[in-house]
Amino acid sequence: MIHKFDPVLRGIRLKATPRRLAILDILADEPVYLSPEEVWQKMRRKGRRVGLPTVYRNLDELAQNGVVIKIVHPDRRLYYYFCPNDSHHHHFVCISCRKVEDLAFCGLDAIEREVKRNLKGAVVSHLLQVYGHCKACLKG
Amino acid sequence: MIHKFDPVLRGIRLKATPRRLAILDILADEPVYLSPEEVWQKMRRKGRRVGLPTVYRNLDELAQNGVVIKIVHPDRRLYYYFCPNDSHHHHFVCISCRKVEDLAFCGLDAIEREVKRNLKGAVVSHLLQVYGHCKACLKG
DNA sequence: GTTCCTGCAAATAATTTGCATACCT
DNA sequence: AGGTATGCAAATTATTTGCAGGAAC
Repeated sequence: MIHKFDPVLRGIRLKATPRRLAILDILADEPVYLSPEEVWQKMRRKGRRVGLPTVYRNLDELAQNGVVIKIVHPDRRLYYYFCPNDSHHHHFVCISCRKVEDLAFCGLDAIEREVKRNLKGAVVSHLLQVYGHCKACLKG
Repeated sequence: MIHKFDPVLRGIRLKATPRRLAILDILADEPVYLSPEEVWQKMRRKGRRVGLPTVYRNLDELAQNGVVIKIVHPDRRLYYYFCPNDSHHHHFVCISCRKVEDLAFCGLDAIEREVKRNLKGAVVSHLLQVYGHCKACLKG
């Protein structure tokens, strides 16, 4: 039984287990970010036997390998989002309806320049997340 | 005994208690953000008797009134910093020695413009963290 | 005096971990 | 086979809350 995410998992040396594929399926079908518990509930509703720790572990691994996006939410809980777009970018997160939209802007160049020139340091990574209310929620 | 933060607290209708003033003093003296526990430890080192819940409560109240800034860090813990002149800035965090340095660059303007024009949404807050190695650690 | 603050101890709740078993490749 | 992955139960830990006594206004 082949699956569209098999090559993705092989690429990051993770086994293509049923749990992992199901987690990816669920995230890929959602236009919004989900908490680990929500992913877990959706799996159970589909009749899959899964443990919550497994969901946590898999989401974390997938995020570390850049397959899914981990969202640092103001409520201090974890959320994950599948982003089909490969190129480097950031996200605008709607804190009302949870929709996630791509942002083209990233000022990494300017940041690296400042760190190098003024602080004499070196940038390794960065995190940029923007929270607000999306078009639809502003109307509501 | 007057204190420079008395008017600030009166302005937000919070009593000028010794704990509150001490918390503000500590945050105002630090160029970086601190966790509630770090604030608590600094207070104890100064010989002040204080409970950790009091620190949590006060930091939260002060943040809700805009007197201090609350940061939701990727490590999912809370941090606070005092912003003396409303100037908006972010931090460069050294992943070797944990030193934190201010960044002048933010790019919030460009972000807000993009969200407004392209997505028709409204920005509420954003998180920008830059990780790397500071000057001293690069030499080591 | 009244209302707000504080400390202490105990509770909360999301996230992790230990470990024996089951599964991918 | 051999290393991963998983479920379950239990642990962890930052953050909150209840409440009785104290302090600011």
